[in-house]
Amino acid sequence: MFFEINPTNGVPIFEQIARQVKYAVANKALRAGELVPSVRELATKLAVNPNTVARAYRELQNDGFLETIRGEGLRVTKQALERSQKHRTKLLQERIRLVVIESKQSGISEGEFYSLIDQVWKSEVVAT
Amino acid sequence: MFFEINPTNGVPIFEQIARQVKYAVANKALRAGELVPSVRELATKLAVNPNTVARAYRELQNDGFLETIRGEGLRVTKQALERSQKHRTKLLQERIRLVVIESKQSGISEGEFYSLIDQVWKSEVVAT
Amino acid sequence: MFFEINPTNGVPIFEQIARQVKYAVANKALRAGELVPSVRELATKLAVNPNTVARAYRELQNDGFLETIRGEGLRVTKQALERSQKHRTKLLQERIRLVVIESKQSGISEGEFYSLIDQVWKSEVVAT
Amino acid sequence: MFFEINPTNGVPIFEQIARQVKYAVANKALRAGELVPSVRELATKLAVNPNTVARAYRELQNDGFLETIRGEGLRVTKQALERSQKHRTKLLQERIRLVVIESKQSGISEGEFYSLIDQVWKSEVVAT
DNA sequence: GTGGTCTAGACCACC
DNA sequence: GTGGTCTAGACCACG
Repeated sequence: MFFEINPTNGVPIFEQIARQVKYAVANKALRAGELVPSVRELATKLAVNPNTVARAYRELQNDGFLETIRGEGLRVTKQALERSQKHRTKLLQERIRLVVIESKQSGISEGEFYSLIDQVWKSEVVAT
Repeated sequence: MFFEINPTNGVPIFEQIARQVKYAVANKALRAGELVPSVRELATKLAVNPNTVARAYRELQNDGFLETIRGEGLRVTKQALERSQKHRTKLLQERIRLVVIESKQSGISEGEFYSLIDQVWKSEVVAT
Repeated sequence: MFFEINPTNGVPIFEQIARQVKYAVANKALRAGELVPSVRELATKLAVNPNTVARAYRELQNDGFLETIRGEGLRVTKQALERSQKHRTKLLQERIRLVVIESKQSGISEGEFYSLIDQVWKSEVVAT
Repeated sequence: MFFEINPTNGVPIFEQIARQVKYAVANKALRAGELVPSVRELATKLAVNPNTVARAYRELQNDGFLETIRGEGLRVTKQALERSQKHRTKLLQERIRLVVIESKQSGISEGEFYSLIDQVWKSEVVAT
């Protein structure tokens, strides 16, 4: 499939998996009705314990992105797309909020802040 | 002193304390030669375990922001101001980097990203 | 035939099938001597794995509701009606018992409980 | 503390724990600001694996009933009482709904239904 | 084959 | 001492 796990960057693995599934839905790489890879399959692909994948999937169920089809697997729900887009904005907004607070507390000026953002946005390349 | 501790926001308390001391130095709210509050005093003021304050101060000593004066307490070093400003930029840069990566992975456009930043920057007010 | 399968509601599909056959007998929609649809036929009609239908029918045979007629298929037994009505009461009683226990544990009052029941009974419409 | 676990009644253990905590909040046996028993403590008391308790507590955090205090434990949130009461009604309503649907599908009459309920409510005694 | 639950035990950061 | 994460492996019901 599509994503990269970094086991040592502070973000829990199950969380990385869950996020990327949400993003995949938001970007229509995953569509309503599709089955996601099985727990075991994804676990071996990512070289991760099946329980870790299961936990990510459980989170996605609680959030209404996936539903279980008994004996078949996990399917992307109809509401997933809509939710994921709201979700995405909310999540990013929250993360941005934390950085902004941190920056304001640190006392840097608006100009410095935006120039930092610019510089980082331009230098970071991310595998999509 | 001047700052706010939030014990339930994921950032370790000792880290919150250390950062805010560094920022205070960067903003010249704390100047070279000044004594910082004693561990006990600050601990009771912040309603926090003294070990936690001690750990923050230890970090600040290791980073060269504070030095112990026998029988007096902890004093802001001469190099603190200079270091704190470099430090601050590096720290913020790193946090921004994480958010940018997250945003790029999520697939939002550059325009959306900047408009989110703008919106948050304008709405957040922080006690300095 | 007459019924609806919901593959994502926690109740096993084979169980849903078996129950509804029993209820059909209890309500005389199915009478002694009638043939039920073949496993394959019902499976395709319900868009379900044939094994699942077979398992439901097996259960119904074990419970004495169906009997195999060589070369013909499965027939509703003579005792089915009588059994189904006893069965039905016992089944419902058990389900009600669980809800009552749950409600009592939750600490709601008898009045609240009955008003909830009333409200739900009046609002639910079920295709028979 | 307060509750009983039945490891063989179909309801997952972690779910039983989570529910009973919610009910305890709804009934004011647990109040905002109180610490719940530590994961390890409750685990040994219930003769259950710590992970199982941890999972229940995690669910309660996701639902906003508990919050972690680093190094101290888990605390009942301010919003917990309000939420728990809404939650309780919704949960029971949902369970009742399922029974009502089942009953209507089975074809029993309203009179029979209510007499079943009555009979069960009166006979069940539950340790509070 | 699928997911769900539970146990056991290790390691981590934090207070 | 606290909770959080992860691994490993077992067992179950379902299709």
